[in-house]
Amino acid sequence: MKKKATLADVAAAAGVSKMTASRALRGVRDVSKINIARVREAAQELGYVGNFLAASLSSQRSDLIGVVVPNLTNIVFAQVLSGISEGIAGSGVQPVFGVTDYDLDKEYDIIRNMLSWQPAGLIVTGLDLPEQTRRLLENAEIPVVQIMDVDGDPVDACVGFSHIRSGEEIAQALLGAGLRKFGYAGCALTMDVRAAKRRIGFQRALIQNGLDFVEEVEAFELSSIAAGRSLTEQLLTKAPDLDCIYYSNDDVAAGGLFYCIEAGIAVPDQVALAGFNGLSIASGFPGRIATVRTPRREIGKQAAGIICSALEGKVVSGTSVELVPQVDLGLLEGRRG
Amino acid sequence: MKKKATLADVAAAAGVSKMTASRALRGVRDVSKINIARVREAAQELGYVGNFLAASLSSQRSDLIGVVVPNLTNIVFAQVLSGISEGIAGSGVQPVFGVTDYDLDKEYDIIRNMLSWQPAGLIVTGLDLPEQTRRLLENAEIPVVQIMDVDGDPVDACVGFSHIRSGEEIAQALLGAGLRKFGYAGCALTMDVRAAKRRIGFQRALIQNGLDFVEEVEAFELSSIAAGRSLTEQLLTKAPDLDCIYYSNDDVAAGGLFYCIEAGIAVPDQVALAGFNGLSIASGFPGRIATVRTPRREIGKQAAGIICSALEGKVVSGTSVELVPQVDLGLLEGRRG
DNA sequence: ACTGATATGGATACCGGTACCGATACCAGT
DNA sequence: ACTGGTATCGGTACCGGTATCCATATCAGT
Repeated sequence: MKKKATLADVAAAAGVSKMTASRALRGVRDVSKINIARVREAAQELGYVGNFLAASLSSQRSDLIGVVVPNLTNIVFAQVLSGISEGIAGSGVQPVFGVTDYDLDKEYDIIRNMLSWQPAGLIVTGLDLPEQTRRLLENAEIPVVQIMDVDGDPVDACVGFSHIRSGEEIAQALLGAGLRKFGYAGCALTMDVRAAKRRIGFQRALIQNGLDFVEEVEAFELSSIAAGRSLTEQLLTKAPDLDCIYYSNDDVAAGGLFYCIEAGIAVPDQVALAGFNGLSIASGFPGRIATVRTPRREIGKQAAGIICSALEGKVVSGTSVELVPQVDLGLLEGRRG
Repeated sequence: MKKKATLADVAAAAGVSKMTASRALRGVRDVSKINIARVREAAQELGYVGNFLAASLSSQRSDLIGVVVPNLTNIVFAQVLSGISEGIAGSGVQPVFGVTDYDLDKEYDIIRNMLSWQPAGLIVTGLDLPEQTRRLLENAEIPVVQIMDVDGDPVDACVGFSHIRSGEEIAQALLGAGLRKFGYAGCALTMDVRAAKRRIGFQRALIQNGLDFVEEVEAFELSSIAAGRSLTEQLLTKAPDLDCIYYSNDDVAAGGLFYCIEAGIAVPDQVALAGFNGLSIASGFPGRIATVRTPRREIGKQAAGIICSALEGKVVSGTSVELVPQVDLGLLEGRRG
């Protein structure tokens, strides 16, 4: 095999025209069974693979949808992607992923790059986009679904939940369980806008009840178990009498839990821990961490669904799907203050 | 903005020919500063984005590299991807990811699909490919780097480590620490070929020492903490006097550790746990789980490096880079049987 | 002023497919 | 035999860029 076989080669080998070969391989319109077989065989024989570039340049459509997420080491986004895969199953479109590492310039570049592939639609994480990025999306003339958040104004459509409200709600639940002395431990809040929103919501609920965080600590690295351990240690050193720590997410909270277990601190009796996301890591010690369970797969699935229905011509601009995450107090459940 | 601007529009707006506009935007050859400025401005004005499909169809190259991994919910692969990103930094190539979910048919489809984008290179997880998939890669005429394994025969090049040997080595280390009654707990071994290889290596070392697994349990779901918990419970019920459990990886092992902590079983004194990968989840309880630390980012980085040097014309076919993972006994360190 | 080198711009021919429309063959009906 | 319909194919013109080669302009040196 010296040179990659093209459709013309296949057609020649099958003794038909390029057009007939093209139709035969795509299974479209009327081609005689005999020719379909001949073309298939020739393609097989030559190891013909097809050229997506030429095909979609010519047909002016592409079956590609771009998916932009900030991070993959946080399983949350891996689950969103898997939801997307589920949502597009059978629709013939194919997702292409891009990871921004929470870097806004990189995000702009990635989106621009994706647009240059002429995708049929785009799924982008977050609502808070820089002006320039937003313009890019507005001018793209393809359906754009923003995910994971609804606290803001989408370019086109969005699927997610309110982080502010979810912070408020778990705060209220914890207050309802009688907790009063709250600490906060978070990672990378300047980058993770949504974690910051949750903190705001949580704090707002505290203030409404005449309280506030007694102490706060922050790490600038990305969230991790290790960061959770050390933040918890810091926090409990500064303020040993806390009765609850709110973390920016479950990874950090799990680190806190592990620290407490080793330090012999009873969770949740001596100090309660609350995180966010309902991650499986927290299920290592069922119920010990209060959390907010978020419908990640569902978000991916619905986002994909919106893109698909947009491709079928439905108008999706303006749709905003708010899913409701669920507060899970774990072992604190049923406790009364 | 009614219609997407093309290069011709930009050229017209800038008062130059398509070619000059093309050259100006790519910064190639000599274009007068004045025209570069004019074209840039026109492009900006029109929100021109460029068309990757047309560009690479025309130039017959694509600076795309396809990356195929089995799974994203296992952080290992996310880290490999991040290593790849690092490895290609500055080289101008762009990675595109595909996830197979350990499904061989899906793998074939994804690879085929990627090839249809005319990528400049491919990075594929694993050496054990079905015949058909292998042929596809062999005929592709682009550099193919297979990662995560070296126990086998690569299509082109590979970067990884020996799973068989890594199983043997940790077994020997555990034997050296005086452990004798081994159990095995694994997830999805038929799908995860490499986990199966580690088990083989481990068992081989046991047999060489006149031992074998006392008891084995397997779950058919993908590895998870929850699976680790329940497998461990099963295993210790069947064989309460085990002094060491070897798990298919650290996720499962972490589940085991959590189970033991809650059940009041001292780790590693009463029963030692050994996993694979050196995942951060195991760092929640430092040293409690023996593991084999694998250079995941490094694998990604080197794989990307190989692709890049192939693109510069170097012959890479036949290169096989074996990295050496590191046995970490954790708290068992220094113990003597 | 003429020559050659250097810098810069454009015309043309593709890249590998597909849309669109017209051509051909074959057959039933009258 | 002729007409019209159906089924099946092929020719041509693109899609939006880039490679290649040629044309022109400019300028220093003699």
